[in-house]
Amino acid sequence: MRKKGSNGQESRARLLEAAAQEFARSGYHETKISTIVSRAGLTQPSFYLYFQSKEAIFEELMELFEIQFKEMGRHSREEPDDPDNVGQEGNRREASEGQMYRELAGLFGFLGKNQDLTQIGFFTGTQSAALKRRLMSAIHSDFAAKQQNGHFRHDADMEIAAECLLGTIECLTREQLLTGKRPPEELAQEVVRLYLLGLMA
Amino acid sequence: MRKKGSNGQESRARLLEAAAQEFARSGYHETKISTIVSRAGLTQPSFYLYFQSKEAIFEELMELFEIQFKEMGRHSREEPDDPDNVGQEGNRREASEGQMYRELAGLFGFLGKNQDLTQIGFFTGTQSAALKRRLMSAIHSDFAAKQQNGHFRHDADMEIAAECLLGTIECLTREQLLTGKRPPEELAQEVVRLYLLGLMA
Amino acid sequence: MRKKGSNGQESRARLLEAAAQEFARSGYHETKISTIVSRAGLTQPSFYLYFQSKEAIFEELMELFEIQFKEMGRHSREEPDDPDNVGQEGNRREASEGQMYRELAGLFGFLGKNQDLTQIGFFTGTQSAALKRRLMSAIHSDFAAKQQNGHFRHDADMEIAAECLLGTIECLTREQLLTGKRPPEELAQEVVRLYLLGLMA
Amino acid sequence: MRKKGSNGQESRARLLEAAAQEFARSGYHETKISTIVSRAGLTQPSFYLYFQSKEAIFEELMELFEIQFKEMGRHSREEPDDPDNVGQEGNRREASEGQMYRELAGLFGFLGKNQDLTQIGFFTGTQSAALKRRLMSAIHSDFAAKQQNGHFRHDADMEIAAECLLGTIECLTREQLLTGKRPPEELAQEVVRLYLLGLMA
DNA sequence: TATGAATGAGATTTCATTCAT
DNA sequence: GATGAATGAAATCTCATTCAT
Repeated sequence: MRKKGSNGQESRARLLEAAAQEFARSGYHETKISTIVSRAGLTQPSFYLYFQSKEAIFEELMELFEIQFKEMGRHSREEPDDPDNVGQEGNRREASEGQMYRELAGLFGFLGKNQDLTQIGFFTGTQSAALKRRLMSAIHSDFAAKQQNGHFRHDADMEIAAECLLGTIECLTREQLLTGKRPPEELAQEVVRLYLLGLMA
Repeated sequence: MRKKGSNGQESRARLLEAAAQEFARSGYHETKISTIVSRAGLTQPSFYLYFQSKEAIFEELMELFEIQFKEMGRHSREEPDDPDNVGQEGNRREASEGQMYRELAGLFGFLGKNQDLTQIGFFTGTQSAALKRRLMSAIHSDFAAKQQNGHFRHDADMEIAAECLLGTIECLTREQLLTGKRPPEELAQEVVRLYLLGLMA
Repeated sequence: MRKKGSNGQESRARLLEAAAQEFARSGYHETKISTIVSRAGLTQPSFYLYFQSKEAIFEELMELFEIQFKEMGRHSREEPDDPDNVGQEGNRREASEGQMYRELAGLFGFLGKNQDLTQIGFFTGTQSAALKRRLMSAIHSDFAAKQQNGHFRHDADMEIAAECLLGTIECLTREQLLTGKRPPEELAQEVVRLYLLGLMA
Repeated sequence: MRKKGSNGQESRARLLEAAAQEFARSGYHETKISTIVSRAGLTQPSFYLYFQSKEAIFEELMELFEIQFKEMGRHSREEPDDPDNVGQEGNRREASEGQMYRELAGLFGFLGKNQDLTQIGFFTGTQSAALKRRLMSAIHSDFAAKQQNGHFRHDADMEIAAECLLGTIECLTREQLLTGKRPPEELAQEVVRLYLLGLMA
């Protein structure tokens, strides 16, 4: 007789969930299979019914993060810019500000939603470096375009600027977002104004 | 005639050096004592002549970084500001810029000098969080003062700004400085202008 | 079909048994986990399924001995004295003799039954000193009472006498009982007559 | 230039002394060469100038004890019995008592003198069993002779009695003598009366 | 005589992983 | 689908002992 709810897919999901929590909290090496399975209410051999190894489940979590991350990126790019703000002279700054705000708010919103995956995929995982490099590239391209358009200063190095923004995102995510100190929107707002206007009065 | 390197202090130094490299490259858990000692041209028991445990040598390296870091901070604070630039109206921005540049250039210079220790003490070690929090606090205080003086915008959140700058420093250190892509001075220069003036044309 | 002995409780028992033998034969330090597990037909990691450490299994054996020892003490105290021998003048000596004989025979019987545990708990273990001190105290109290009643000489020091008897018990256990040279009853009989009557003709 | 008093014989003696203390306090396995040499104010290699191994120094200490022990035995046997007490009827008991008292007092006196060696040679060492067996044999012979002479009861087993006395000696030495609770003479006196007269009033 | 430096050998313990049911 | 039991492989650490000076 099958225990209610003890079907394979659920067990697998519970393992993933438990693993995400543990990896996020303690990192890869400090996390033991024994802890994961006991959190999931299973035993060690059961783990190997669903995952080939400790590494495998970790990688699956990283991929999960990456897939969702890419999806988020696509959504954010598909979102049409507000057409009212296009073309008007005085709104050039506001347009930039608005687009950047939406993208950052979207990113922070995403990162803040699944904290464990973010911790793993953005900070712990081995692929996080590659992912961040891609993110940096995207920012860089965006910034370079804006520099070409004359929106951004010509005497600033857009690669450095993109790297700066990436670091800023990382740090705010870690210290303010994942700790719940500030909501995504506030962070986005502050970052946008800081990066566009600077701090000088 | 003494065999070359058969000197206790030298062996200890070689172990520290090797450990720094390994810890920096592979992190705490992936680093094995066996690797450290073989890099240092010794056998495992010799390790325990000089350090009580793997943890102990790691902590010693973290402390080493912290001590040097504090020292660097003290030096940078003792350096007198250029007196010519004080008090003149039009130079307010240049004064701020100059001070911030010197501090950042000093910091980047320090971090870039001993790369292994920086990797350990700034990115890997358990105390790195505390150290960064202290650094963030210092930046925050500095920014808040400048906001009070009217140098900085009143509608910006100085805590967030400080956090942003810290993240920027982290990321540039990791991606540009430790990889040798850019020199400390260039990074400092770009960061200062970005944070003071923003990106808008 | 379950492989013979592939039952957790049995494995645990085999480990305890093997450990008792080894500790008894060779003492704590000379006993290696590797010997215990190989005697039990297991490998080293299996040991740690059942016991936290070498110290832990040793302590468990000591406790086992102590528990059984206390139980034996309780039984022996609850056993009613032979009512026929009570109250009659000429039987005072016989009464004392009988009681002492039963207690000693019970003690020797117990110690002779599980030789390994006795070796560990009575001779090897760290708690053996405390246990013996308690035993000595009990003997001392008993002797003191008999001295008060006028059964025992007033010019003898009951503390010393108790200590003497304890030493006697120890030595006979080690040399005669655990080696199988003499049965518990004979030892008890001889000791009783020696301690009550002395050796003089 | 030779440090004053740092000649070989003295160093050797200091090592023996330190080793005796450590072995007596902590037993063979818990005692480390490093502790011995540091107590003796030397370094580890120096140890091997004087002794071949840890085992060797331990054996030397055991032998030292044995030699002194044998010497003590010889002295005690050579001591002439008090001639006044020979041959008189009523003094048979007193003669036995006196001889036994002198021997026990001598033994306790010896054992109480060098506590560390006693601990090692009488309780810890591997040869202690043999030594005690010899001691037991001697007592046994003595008792058997007395039984032949009609001094001791014929219905007592002299082997057991000897074993009992040995245990008594051991225990009193450990608990009363080495702890300083009672002087040798008192112990001897009590033991003699106990073993000759028994406890019965 | 003495030692600073180094090591061989081996012990305990941990953990991811598998076997048999 | 699940598990009780077991293990291979490896890591950290200890200690008696030796080498070279």
